[in-house]
Amino acid sequence: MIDKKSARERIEHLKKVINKYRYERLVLDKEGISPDAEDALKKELFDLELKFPELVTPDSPTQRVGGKPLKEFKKVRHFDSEGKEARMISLNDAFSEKDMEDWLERLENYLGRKYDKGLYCDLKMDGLAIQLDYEDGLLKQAETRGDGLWGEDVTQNIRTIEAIPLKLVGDFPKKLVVRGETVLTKKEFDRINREQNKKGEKIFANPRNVAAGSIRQLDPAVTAKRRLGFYAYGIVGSTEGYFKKYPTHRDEYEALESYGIKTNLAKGIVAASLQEVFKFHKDVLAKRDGLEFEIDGIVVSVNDNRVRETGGIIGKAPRAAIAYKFSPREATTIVEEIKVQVGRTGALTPVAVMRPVNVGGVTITHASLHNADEIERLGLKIGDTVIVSRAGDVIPQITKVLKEMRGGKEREFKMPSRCPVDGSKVVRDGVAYRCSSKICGARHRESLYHFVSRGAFNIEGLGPKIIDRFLEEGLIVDAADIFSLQKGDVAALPRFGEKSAENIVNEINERKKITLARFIYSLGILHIGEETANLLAQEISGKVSSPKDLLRAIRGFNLEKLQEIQDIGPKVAESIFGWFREKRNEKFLEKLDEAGVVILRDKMQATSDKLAGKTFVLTGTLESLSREAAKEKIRELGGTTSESVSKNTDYLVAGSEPGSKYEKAEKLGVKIIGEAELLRLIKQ
DNA sequence: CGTCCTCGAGTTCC
DNA sequence: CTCGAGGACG
Repeated sequence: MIDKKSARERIEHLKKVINKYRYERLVLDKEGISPDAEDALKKELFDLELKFPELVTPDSPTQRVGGKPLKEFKKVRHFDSEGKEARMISLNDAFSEKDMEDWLERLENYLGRKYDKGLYCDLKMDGLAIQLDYEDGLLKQAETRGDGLWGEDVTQNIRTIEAIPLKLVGDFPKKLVVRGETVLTKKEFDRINREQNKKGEKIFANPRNVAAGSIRQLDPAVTAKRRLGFYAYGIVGSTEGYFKKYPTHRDEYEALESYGIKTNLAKGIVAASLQEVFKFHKDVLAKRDGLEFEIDGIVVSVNDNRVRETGGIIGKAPRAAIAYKFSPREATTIVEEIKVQVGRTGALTPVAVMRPVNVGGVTITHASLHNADEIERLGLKIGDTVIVSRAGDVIPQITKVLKEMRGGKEREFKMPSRCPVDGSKVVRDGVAYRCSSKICGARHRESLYHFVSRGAFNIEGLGPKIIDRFLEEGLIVDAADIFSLQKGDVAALPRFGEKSAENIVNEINERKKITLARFIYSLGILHIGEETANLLAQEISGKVSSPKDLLRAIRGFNLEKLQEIQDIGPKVAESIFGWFREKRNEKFLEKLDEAGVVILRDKMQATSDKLAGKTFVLTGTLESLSREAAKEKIRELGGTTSESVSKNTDYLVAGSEPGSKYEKAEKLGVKIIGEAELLRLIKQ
């Protein structure tokens, strides 16, 4: 629990930084940090103010909407359908089901009763809010939100948008004030950016920026060239007549459609409960990428317009509506500590431990900082506020340090000069720092994990957790001991049953036979990954049927001979040469021999030259066969597979949900084929 | 010696 | 997935 004094300090910082970014974005049309990151800061501020209401000041960003209107446009005030002044306000944000429950509870407390007349749910489009004033069915004026009170008169620009009717149809009222969002479709956004690129001009960051920029163009001709869309989300009014005509929010949508103004009526729902709202939120998230325009959440408001009016305004947002946003693609949090991990190769990797934060639907607490150089590049100190995102929507990464958020208590991080696991000296090797001890406990343990991993011995059911326990209990000391494990020894451990012990021992025995390539890979020799292990195996296959044979075979190569092998240069040769000359490793191979490890003859030769000379790269998920199986098939037919796309690639095989390789292949003009076509190629 | 291709290694969360 | 660096090649 945060005390009031630190809360006050934090609030001051947050306000200063948020205001700076808002000014840059709204007045200078420039993007300092992403909207998601800004939202995260605002959310933290909002929560702190909720906890300490006495710390709320009138200048807090939570207490205002929009920014100052630009000088160039005429400033206009916002009025409703009845000519009454009606501020254009924004919505508060919710990011979780808990936030939504809190919101409804606050509303009901205010109303003094339960609310059960339905919650209208609409998509929350990511564009620019606009008010349209119609008189006698004709578009008279259009305004941006501005600061909520005073907006900008952008009528000339709005008139160029085809999606907005200049003349209403049907049974429209004499005066009608409509609010909605101008948006840019993703397709149109791509088209504009392609054009910008061709002209050598700057690329826009997102559709919302382009939509906003287009509306606030002084030259309407520019706006006209950008085909903007418009979706209305409300009619503004507050008199008895208004409530009679439109008792519910949904009625407004239906009326708007009948007047010829587009809404997302067909995509919205009236939810009877929060549960239904949550379901809608999930459904929309699943469909998000398929929509033609960007959305960043859903808008939930009470369907009963009288209640909506009664709810009034809290701060500068309506009490009876809220934006339930999707979990952001990036967020801000605080680095509380930097841990140092020691890997299989002895490399020391700094890892940031952060205050938990939700990014893309999962809670992030750790992010690798890779190496000391990366920390320096970021300028990161312990205690800093940072922006985290997920590379490829998966791997957490710190993208930016918000140095303006520093309070003076941040600490510099220094790479330890002694290994945190065994205290050996740390030496620098390129950008990496390594523990100098080859028998460092961490290295040993990581080597064991590697030994049983999928590309190596592939012993299922024997993961890091179990290995740790075997090590702790003294059941094993090195990898070779794994093959001598007895069912009884395992079953004797606490929390291990007869059955699970049997399964593990059986699995281990089944894996005693292994291909040469896998065996070489499993040894964890520096610089020898799957590919190099394959090449090395091809070179000596046929002569090797046991670990000891391998030792003999490799000892037959000197440094020069090793380098004659394809893709092996001085560094890799040195690594192999050195490994097989170490007494410890020699003993280890002998021990594996005695434990009954047998090396199979690789049946690696191609059975056909159907695909000879062709290089394949695979991406995404295949339906009928695993990626590993597909690769094997390709190799059998004489083709080659690789992990990265280049102009030497002949085919990119794209399954569902392909990664970044897809775009790269497109850019390089590499032929992209689907699974069906691959199957046709490998059949026959 | 410089430039391009690749491979290896490290990493997170469910 | 991304970065760094090893290796091939001109």
